[in-house]
Amino acid sequence: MSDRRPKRAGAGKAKAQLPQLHAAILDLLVLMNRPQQDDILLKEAGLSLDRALFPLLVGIERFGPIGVVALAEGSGRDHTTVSRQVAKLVELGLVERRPSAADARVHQAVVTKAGRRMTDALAAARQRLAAPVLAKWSEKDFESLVRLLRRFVDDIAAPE
Amino acid sequence: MSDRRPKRAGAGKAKAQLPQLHAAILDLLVLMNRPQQDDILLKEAGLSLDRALFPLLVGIERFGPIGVVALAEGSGRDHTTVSRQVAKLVELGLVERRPSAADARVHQAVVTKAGRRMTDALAAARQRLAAPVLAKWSEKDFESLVRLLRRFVDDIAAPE
DNA sequence: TCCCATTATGTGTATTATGCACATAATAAG
DNA sequence: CTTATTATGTGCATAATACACATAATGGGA
Repeated sequence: MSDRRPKRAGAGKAKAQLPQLHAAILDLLVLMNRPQQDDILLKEAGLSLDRALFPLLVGIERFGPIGVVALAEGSGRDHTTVSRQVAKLVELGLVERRPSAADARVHQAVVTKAGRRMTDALAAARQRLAAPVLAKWSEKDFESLVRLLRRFVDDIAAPE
Repeated sequence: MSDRRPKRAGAGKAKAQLPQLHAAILDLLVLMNRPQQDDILLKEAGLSLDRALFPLLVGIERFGPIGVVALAEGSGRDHTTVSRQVAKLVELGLVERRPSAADARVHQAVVTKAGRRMTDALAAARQRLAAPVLAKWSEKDFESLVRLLRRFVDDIAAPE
């Protein structure tokens, strides 16, 4: 990939850096979208999983218990597609469905123990792979990044 | 979407916040993947474009001039698929191909004037939509977010 | 210089994934 | 007690995808 970043705006108004933020987010999306990335992570974790199912399992671990409609909204695909993909994860024993106590319409998806083992292994692998990079970061800067990105995402998701 | 965030680790070691960072990134991916988001942005910009072609156009604007193989690597799809999608953008007059001066094998994709007008309109729309959120941010915090995220992405992309 | 492995691109084709139409069940609103 | 809305899932037609393959260009090494 080349690197045609937007020109830096005048330093006077920081809010003019929105294009720079957008560019950084696009770069991040590229990194996350790379199938290699998933492969490297899976290999490091010593696991094997269909590339299409991978993000879904991670998503269920992150957001579950969650219904397929909500899951579909977050993944940008039709709920019928997600429904079938979740069924595959259930077949693999990585995810299970359970009725919601609050609303009998929703069949919540949750990771099973086997699924949890897999996501835990992935988190550990991620930690190992990120370690060399994080070593160059001060704890202060890293803490700031986590805090600010969390705040930004929350603000965008629910502007008040 | 529910909100089952990883428990906060002990405050002693900030690097232990990697799972929190990963969770925030996942949330960001959800926001970016939402078709609604694209629709809202397109509507605000007064434009219309196939949902599948939208991220590709933005990607070409961000990373172009770029070949289809490199573009495919960044989007997580096969290069043949991307080749056909780029052809559609060319048909629409939003993108054009040009031979690379350095390497005659690559047919670089670049946005045309019409494509640039569209991405400019999208950037302006993004600015307008983000304004209410950014208003709550101090310039200092926002500048820190942009700087730290940029650095993080660069570090992950090219660990040294 | 001349192979030859590698890389970038694109087309044909089979398969898969996707989403629409539709149906069912539960909930909420009136 | 209707009636609209929401969550879920299946059948089916279509579009998207990737694999196999071909072509052209590059670069390295003999």
